[in-house]
Amino acid sequence: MSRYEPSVIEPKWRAVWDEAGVFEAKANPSRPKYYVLEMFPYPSGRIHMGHVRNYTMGDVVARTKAAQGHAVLHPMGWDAFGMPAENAAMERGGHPKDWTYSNIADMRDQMKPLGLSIDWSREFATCDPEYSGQQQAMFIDMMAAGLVYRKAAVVNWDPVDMTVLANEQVIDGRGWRSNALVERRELTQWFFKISDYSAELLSALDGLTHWPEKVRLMQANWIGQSRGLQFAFGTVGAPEGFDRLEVYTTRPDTLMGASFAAISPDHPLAKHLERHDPAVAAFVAECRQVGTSAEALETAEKKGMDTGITVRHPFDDTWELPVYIANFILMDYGTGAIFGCPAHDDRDFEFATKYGLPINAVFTSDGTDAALTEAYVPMKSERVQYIRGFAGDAEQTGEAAVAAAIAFCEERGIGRGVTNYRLRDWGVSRQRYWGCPIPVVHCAACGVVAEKKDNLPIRLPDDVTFDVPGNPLDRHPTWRMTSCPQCGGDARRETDTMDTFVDSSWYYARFTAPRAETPTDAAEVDYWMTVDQYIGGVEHAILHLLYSRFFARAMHKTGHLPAKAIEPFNALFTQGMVTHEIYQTRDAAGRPVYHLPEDVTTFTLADRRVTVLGNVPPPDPDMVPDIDAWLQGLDDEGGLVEVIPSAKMSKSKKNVVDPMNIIAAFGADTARWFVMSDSPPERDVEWTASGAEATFKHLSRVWALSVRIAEMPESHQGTDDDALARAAARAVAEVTHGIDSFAFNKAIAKLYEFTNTLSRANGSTPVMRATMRTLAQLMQPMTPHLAEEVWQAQGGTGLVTQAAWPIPDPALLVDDTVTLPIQINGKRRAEISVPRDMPAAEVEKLALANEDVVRFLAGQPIKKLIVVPGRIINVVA
RNA sequence: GCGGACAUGGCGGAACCGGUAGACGCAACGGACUUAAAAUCCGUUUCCCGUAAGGGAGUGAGGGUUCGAGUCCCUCUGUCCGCACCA
Repeated sequence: MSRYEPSVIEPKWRAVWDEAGVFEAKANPSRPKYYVLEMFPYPSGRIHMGHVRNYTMGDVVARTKAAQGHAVLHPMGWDAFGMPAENAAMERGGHPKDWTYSNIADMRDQMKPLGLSIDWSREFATCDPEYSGQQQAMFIDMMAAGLVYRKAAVVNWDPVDMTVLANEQVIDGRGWRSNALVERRELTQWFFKISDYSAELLSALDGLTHWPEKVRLMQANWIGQSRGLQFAFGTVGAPEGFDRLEVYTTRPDTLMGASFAAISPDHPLAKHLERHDPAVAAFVAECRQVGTSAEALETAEKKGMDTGITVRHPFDDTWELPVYIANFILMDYGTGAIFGCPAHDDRDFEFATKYGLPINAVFTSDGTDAALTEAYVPMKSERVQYIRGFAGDAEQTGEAAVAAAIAFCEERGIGRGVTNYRLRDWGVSRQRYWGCPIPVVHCAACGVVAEKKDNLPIRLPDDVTFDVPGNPLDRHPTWRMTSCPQCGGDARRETDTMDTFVDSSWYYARFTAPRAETPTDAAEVDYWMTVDQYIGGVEHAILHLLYSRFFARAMHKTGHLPAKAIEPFNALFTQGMVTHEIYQTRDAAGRPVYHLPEDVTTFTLADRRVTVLGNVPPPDPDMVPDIDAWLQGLDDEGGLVEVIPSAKMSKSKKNVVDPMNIIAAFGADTARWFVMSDSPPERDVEWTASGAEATFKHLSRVWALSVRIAEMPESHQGTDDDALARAAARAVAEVTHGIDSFAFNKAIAKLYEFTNTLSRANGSTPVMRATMRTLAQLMQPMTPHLAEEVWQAQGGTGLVTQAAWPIPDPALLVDDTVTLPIQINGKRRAEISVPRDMPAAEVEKLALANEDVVRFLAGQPIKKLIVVPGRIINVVA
């Protein structure tokens, strides 16, 4: 065979790998283990370029670690529960289960041609009863451990999906999936006590040194720790049982500037007043109507209602402050009540201005007390002059003043220092069918009772319909009917299912023993966990990664994970997207019209890149004397296409490239190489047709080079054997370093260089073949099929996939002579070649004798001479 | 508003601890082969002046530290991302 034909060689080698079972993960105590995991896909039915990039990245790591002697676990599964399956059932009929499993089969078929080193024997889907049953068992254990509870709560209700959303799933006041404006409803829900771990999840971030700083920061902000003072006001004129009002503040140093107190419309006191006062009821109802979207919040006016109740200032019994119900106070942060200091808080200032409340500065920048036109909110570390301070120095930072104020109040029994978190408990109830049933039963006699583990898995009923909105489980005639696991009497099943983020919070642990009869197998999790390298999109920086960190801790508490696995992902890498240009024209009304890449032509005209509709040949420059006019004419006719670069692939914009088409045209190795080259993996990479072709051409050149070397006469003696040995050693060192440091683009650049060197070299036949084998080994993680082919052609033993990773001879990595640039006054003027270990004194002599140096110095005296051995010489004149 | 990241040729990007800026790839241009084109191969390609030898400028802008700054420090501008009535 003389041509590079991926469609022939790729299936061949995949069959060989399968036959030999080379990717089966086997625990081996004599080797270090390595667990590589890419975030598992949702089975939408089609793989996209983002998947190709994600899984290729993981595969490069997995293949390299395997070659370096690790026992590697590299599994794949499916995040298979969720709304789209139900939506499909609603839109097209059919059953979510059939839709999901047929999508899984399709996607598996699309993934296999990529030649990923995945242990498919461990595959599972989260909707498999064998998986969800184990999840239910853990839910029961977590209930017993006090990590799960039920409470009535104001929740985010998605009116389109007809379900509850977690706070993390509300983006700008809209459902993360439906994009519908979220409403506030009070429902009884199941919660995980993630807030028990707020401090721990925050402090442990420091130990995640192999996570991107950005992700750790996002999680820290999300957990939202703050230190402040919690204290109680004594009330005057409040109803019985409300003689004290607890408030929380992060700025106790501003207590002397207090001018009012305010409570949330959801505060118990507000609720009490609501029942007895129609005016309050009307106001509170109005507050609840306001949406939670960012726009609504930004434009919403600060509104309050004076309750007529007052509170006594903690430092002065005679100083009374009015108590308002205010629409901007959140019930679920702090105590749901605040004191207002208009001088040093923007919201309080707006509120005080509106209701004519006093504005008294506690501190100013210069110590003079002038009327404020806006709230003065300095940075915490900024030094200010306290004019109504009560603790510590007159001049200090806000930070120090807060600490002093907390200490001052604690000494006098006014309150206590409290650490507060923004993170709230994780509501997991979903009023949906296609999710993991919550294994709980409602019994008239016993109340809410966990199922017996013997009854697991609780399976979803198959006979359900999706013709009306709402939860089909609620409508099912018999599914809910069951008996109480405690008293045996008639009982009703819980019809809520779990948030699908629960499914993805422990799948990594299940992969270590996917067929175990218990959620995890102690020996297997102990051997394989933690995940050494996790790879996925940055969009999961908060939700999935925070839930998983919590869940691992909860699994440890319930005995399903060892202590060493409470941080499930040792290293995290967040990869960028695969983007593509959008080709757009406008219709008569000026609305954008999108075009498929194959429907446009791009050429260069007078140094300009021009894209036009249709399969147009580039115009002859001689025939188009006035290019501007020609382009204008084209534009008027609507033939000129506007190009939007680096856009996220989306069907509606018609800029999606289907990996299957690329594999059919160029092979999987080309797709794999392309997505790993050019851009650093954490950044977006733009898919271009020319880039894909160029990649294919390069791989074809490697193929042709291999054929040429294989056909060299055995006896050929070359002159470049030493140089080749050095080039190979350097390539091994640099490619290895590139892969180990996740700089795949640099590794690939080195492979280009190495290939160019080899193709131009005249080495003896055995050396050429050995060097080509090294190239095959270094390419194997990226282009495994081609690498096998080359390896075989050059007489490699066994499979290159199983060959030990090369180790360079250190002696070959250092050159005997070095080229030193010579700078004169910081400008490069000459260079000299010297033996690597020449003493600095001799290097100086040589440098000063250099004719270019003499010419540039023109007799000037030398003030200073710097020689950095092996690096540079700088002459200061 | 708060928090963070980034800024290098026509483009994607290299440049390790401060030591030859622009590796590698794309695009473009020139040449060889060809009746021609494609493919392939060889070469040029940061910008400016110069036929050339050579010289000058140059990593978003301004300043600083240093023998030497893309890299460190300060100020500014722009772009992107996350959070957002969190008391």
